[in-house]
Amino acid sequence: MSQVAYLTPGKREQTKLNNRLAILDAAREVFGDMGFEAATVRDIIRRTSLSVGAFYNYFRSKEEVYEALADDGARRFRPILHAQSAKATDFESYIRGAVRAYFDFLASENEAWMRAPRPPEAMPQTRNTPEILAVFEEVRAVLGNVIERGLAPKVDLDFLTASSIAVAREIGDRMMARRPVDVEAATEFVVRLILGGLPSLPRVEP
Amino acid sequence: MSQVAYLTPGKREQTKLNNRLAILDAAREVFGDMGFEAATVRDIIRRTSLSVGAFYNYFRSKEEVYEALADDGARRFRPILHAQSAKATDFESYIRGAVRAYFDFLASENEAWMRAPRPPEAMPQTRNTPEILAVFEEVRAVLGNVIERGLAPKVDLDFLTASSIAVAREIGDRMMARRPVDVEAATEFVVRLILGGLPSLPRVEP
Amino acid sequence: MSQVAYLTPGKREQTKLNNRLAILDAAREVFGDMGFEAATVRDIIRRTSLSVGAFYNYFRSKEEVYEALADDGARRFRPILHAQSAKATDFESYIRGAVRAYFDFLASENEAWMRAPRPPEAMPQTRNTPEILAVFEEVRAVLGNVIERGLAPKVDLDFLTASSIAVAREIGDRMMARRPVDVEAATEFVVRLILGGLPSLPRVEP
Amino acid sequence: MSQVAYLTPGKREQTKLNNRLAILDAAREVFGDMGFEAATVRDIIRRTSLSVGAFYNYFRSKEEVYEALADDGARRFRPILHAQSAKATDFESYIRGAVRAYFDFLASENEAWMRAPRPPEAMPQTRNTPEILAVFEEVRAVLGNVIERGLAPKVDLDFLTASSIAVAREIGDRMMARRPVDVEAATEFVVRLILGGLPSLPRVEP
DNA sequence: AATGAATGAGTGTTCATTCAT
DNA sequence: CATGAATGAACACTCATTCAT
Repeated sequence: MSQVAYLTPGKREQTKLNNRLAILDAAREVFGDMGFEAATVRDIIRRTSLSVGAFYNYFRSKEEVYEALADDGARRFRPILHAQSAKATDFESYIRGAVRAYFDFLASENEAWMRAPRPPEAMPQTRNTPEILAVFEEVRAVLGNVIERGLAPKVDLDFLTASSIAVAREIGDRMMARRPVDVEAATEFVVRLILGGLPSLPRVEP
Repeated sequence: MSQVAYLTPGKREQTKLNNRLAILDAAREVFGDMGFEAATVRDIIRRTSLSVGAFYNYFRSKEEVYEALADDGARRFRPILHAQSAKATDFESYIRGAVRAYFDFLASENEAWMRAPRPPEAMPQTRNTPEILAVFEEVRAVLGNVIERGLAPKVDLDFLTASSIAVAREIGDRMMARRPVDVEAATEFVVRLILGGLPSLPRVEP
Repeated sequence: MSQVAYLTPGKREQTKLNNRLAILDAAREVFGDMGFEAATVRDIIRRTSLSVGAFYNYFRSKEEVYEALADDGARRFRPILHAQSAKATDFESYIRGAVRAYFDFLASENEAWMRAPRPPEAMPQTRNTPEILAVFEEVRAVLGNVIERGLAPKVDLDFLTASSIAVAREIGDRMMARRPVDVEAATEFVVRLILGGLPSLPRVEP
Repeated sequence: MSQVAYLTPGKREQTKLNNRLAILDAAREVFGDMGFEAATVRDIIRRTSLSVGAFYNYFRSKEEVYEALADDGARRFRPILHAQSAKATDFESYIRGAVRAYFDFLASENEAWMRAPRPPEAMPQTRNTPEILAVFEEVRAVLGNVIERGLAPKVDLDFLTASSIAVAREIGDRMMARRPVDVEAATEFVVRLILGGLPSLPRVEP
């Protein structure tokens, strides 16, 4: 038998889990506030009750937290997205479901780091996070499938996918910045823009 | 009179101007290649015949070149944009003109730094550069004007502006990444998406 | 009587001893492989079934294991050396016995850590380990004794001792690096060099 | 023409040279006192009037100073050694010349770092510095040549070279540690040991 | 005793910025 | 004005050691 250990099984494991989450949460905020490059490991652990050393007990590098964050986001969002494509009977309902799912996701999580406004400085960076890339592929696949089945015209698939995501991201960001957060309205705007363009957009009172 | 003498800038003035432009050009490239954070002042002046010290004669900090770049971009693009709104007779021609102007601008300048892919890492950064903000305001004003004049339905102006710009930026980036660079096709895609949504998008052969 | 009971060490005692030895063995290897400075405590305990914490139950610091290792080596080698001086009837037989004993010792233990090649870097370090010092004193005493008894000329004792040890160490290292390890030949070389210099060295075929 | 610069040609260059040498001197001492691994860049520059940053203006890494030191030592010693082999008429005069040259070299330079006693800690490290290796090859070549010409018996060349260098190093270290430093006596000891072994060693009074 | 997560000073190195020349 | 060496705070990361369990 191996040595008897102080195995109080729950406590230790729980702390580890909590610490890991604390680091991820802090990193989310910090990356969101100042961008990945500008953020330092110390910035992250400063928002934590841990030490620099502890950081490296949980992640091998700054890069790794970033990937964990991305994986995490992608991992949780992709199935939601996928479920939509199963449920959807026509193209419109798929788009609406997907956009809606994304906005709900945004609203529920405070996925601050996905939007990341950085007041003092600013640099245009295409945001090809692993997460975004994965979602892109997912959306692309579904749209491609829809087109193949004749439910939508044969258009430039990459352009369509990219545009749809860009609009959804942009409107998502702005939705989150408004008070109150109106998922319904934002969803409607995006869906109508994609499906019918300007003429079909919801009217608002002046 | 002495006025004339000063209209022809002295050699000194000219050199200063050239150096400033050399730094800006180098910075544009470098920021484009590796992103603002990763780029070092030395990276910039290395592409120049100047010295580190000289850099600080022209700009007080790395930040300042970035801002100058942004201002510069905006300053050159806004009049182009503005000219469109004067020329345009209806909404479609305005949109087409504007998008077209932006894509020409992209293609002519190798405005790499506005797209800035950074190989090893990647981080979502919304790009609220002064330039983008200025362009946003410009576009917003024109669209507002168009709506006011009854040429377009009364829709959510911020959302519309943001969406239009997002799509234009996204498709612009992808247009630049394709070979050959097809301004025509990209413009058509964006205009049709905004004006008529998916059904009106140009068909492509499978 | 109770004496007997304590002569057979308890299980507890045995485990402690084993752990201590396990650490020493691992440390020997690790110090041998990468040098003292480069070796980390974790490198040592990794080659053990123990934990970092346990390490500090047995040794107060990394330094302390090093000293224990040195003491240990010296403690085991000195009696062997001493036995030679008793057995020896003349100077040559003493020298031959001592050198032979050292080379056997080298070959039997894989006393890698006493030779310690460090792959990437390299730095001259004289090796005044406690062990070496102790052996030095032992050899010095015997040589002094031999000279006093008129069996060898009155020469500079420190120089002679130092030279003899240096040659033995150097040839020992090289003997261990050759395949097959030839204790006989190495011993003969050292003994003849010390006793008769170059002219008396064993010939080899071209 | 290029821009006029503040070229006061001597001053600047001189300072650079001095700083480089200051770093090398400091590094020699520090590596000597505590070994390469244990020595930190900060330890080195502390013995200097420079800053951490300046260190990296002169050397790309800690490794690089080490190599510069080794190269430097080897570069200066090898020609001296080589000159001996030309001057020498027989084997004894070569050996004596070479050993003598090494001891003069030791005495003239305070080549502290080549001897490197480290009081607090200690770790046997074979000292295969580039310098030592180069010298080894040099000595080996000459000895080989001597043997080929029949001036010395056909013995194990590697063993002979290694032994000779080991003895010279060891006695050199001890010579330097004694007061007064007696190059004559040390040389004589080494030469006689190598050429005739113990019986031919110089006698000393009890 | 044993465990292994936590600690934080310390490491080599970079880089924006300053300043003597 | 130009130059480029000097500066030193800051960075990502390591590791000997401690300590709650």
